[in-house]
Amino acid sequence: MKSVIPVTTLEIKTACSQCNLRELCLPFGLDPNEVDQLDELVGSRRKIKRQQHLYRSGDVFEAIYAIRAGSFKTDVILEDGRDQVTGFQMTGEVLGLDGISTEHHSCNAIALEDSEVCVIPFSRLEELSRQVESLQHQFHKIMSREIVRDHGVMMLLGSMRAEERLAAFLLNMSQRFTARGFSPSEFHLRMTRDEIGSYLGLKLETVSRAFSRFQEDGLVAVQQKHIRILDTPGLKRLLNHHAA
Amino acid sequence: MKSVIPVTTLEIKTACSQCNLRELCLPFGLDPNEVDQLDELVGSRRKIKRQQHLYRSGDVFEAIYAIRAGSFKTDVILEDGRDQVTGFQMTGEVLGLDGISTEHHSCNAIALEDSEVCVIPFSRLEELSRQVESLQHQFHKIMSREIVRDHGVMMLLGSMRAEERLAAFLLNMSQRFTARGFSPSEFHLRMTRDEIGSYLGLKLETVSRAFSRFQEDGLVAVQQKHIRILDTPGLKRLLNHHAA
DNA sequence: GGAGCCCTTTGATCCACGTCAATACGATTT
DNA sequence: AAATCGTATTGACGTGGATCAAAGGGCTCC
Repeated sequence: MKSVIPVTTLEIKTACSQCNLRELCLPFGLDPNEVDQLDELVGSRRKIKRQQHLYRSGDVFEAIYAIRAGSFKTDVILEDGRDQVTGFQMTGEVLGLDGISTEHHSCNAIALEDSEVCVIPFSRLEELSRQVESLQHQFHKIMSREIVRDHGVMMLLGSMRAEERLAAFLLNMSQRFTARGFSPSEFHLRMTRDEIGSYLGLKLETVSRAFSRFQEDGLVAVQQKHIRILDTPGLKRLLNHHAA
Repeated sequence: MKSVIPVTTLEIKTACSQCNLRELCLPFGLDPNEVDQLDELVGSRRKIKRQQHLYRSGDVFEAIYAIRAGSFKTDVILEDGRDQVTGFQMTGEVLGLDGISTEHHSCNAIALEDSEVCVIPFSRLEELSRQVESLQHQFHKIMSREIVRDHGVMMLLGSMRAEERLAAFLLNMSQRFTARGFSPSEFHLRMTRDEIGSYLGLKLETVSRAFSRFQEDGLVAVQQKHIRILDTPGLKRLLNHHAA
């Protein structure tokens, strides 16, 4: 060890006010003073290794989690073993909102890669959002956004064909990578074909075939999990120009 | 006009404190004094005739709505005309949460029968829930419940077969009628086969055939929209005992 | 209370996606 | 660098639900 890093430095490094995700996360719309109050509330960070659970269905709900680094999937498992991936979450997105309703989590949250989350004790968040109007509003927006997102997935699952679903998925990923300062056209998927299939209500073989088809048609270049989108308008056309 | 009805009588008749839906609705968990404060906030009621919109996708979001009487469906419509029913709502349930995220509604809410809603101006609800902890918490629970419900629909759409979906739908309806003091086993559906199909990601013919199959198997007695559940355990078995 | 129309049911056929199976690829371990 | 294992691709075939079609039933609105 060459030098001792002051504790304050470490804390500032992980504070909301210094976090480059704050525009996507809970601090959005807060003024600097309010962000400081939020900082105090975010007690601890937690590292989750790839494939490990952040929480499990049935766990007592105590906190929501903001993703600092890495990515997650959430899934629901039925008694008979069938499971459904309900979402993929990226940095700046919030996990755990499902737990508020019953005080217990109703799904599993699993890291797709080594990740880190900010732990936000929920009762303290409610307390602070009674005092800070902009925090309250931003939190409500985040919950509402989740509801709107879910409606989009229902639309996808209920009325789109396989290739449309995959196109919608790729465009959505592209947009979210863009919002995080990454390339809109080239990215690395952290989930398997099976997980994509579960999310899209398809079998992994169907996902794989759809990828191959897109490649043949010059829409994307696929190399395993590495995706390069070659024709964004083409993908969008796939979505909207439906016969019926 | 025979006599003048005092204004107070009318107001008490529609007040949260006098509403028999309050255990299902926003006032749940509030003490009487707090319910009175909520009462003041619920400015007006609005009657919506069958087939009419409570709000449309794109409308500016100003209020959420609690259903006093009747029932609704919400749907999302794609540019190419395809639509997806995202939910059916009954008395005591809250509509409009989708609008918080962008300040505009992202779906349509349409009355399935002549209905009445309580209009809850959202900015005033946020204001009051900064003062009344139990209201804040109940509101968060309602939003979270919506997220959990949506995950259930994703599971249904993503990994169940047609008859399982319909069984899940019927059991869900039964449970919600029960919670409202109606018979668990006999009820009237307010939506068409087409709307059920849209919700369940099936064509109306498939819904109709599944009903017929259930009837043959002695699980339910179906007479158009009138449903009598004859074998609840049988329906539940259909859900859980899946081969794979 | 009758006419019209929407809703529902049922049958016949088709096709998109699931299933089963074999192979190939790539990351990780030793 | 070889061995191993999870992941992905591709092919052949089967099937559940969509589609097309026609007839009957029950609301709704005059």
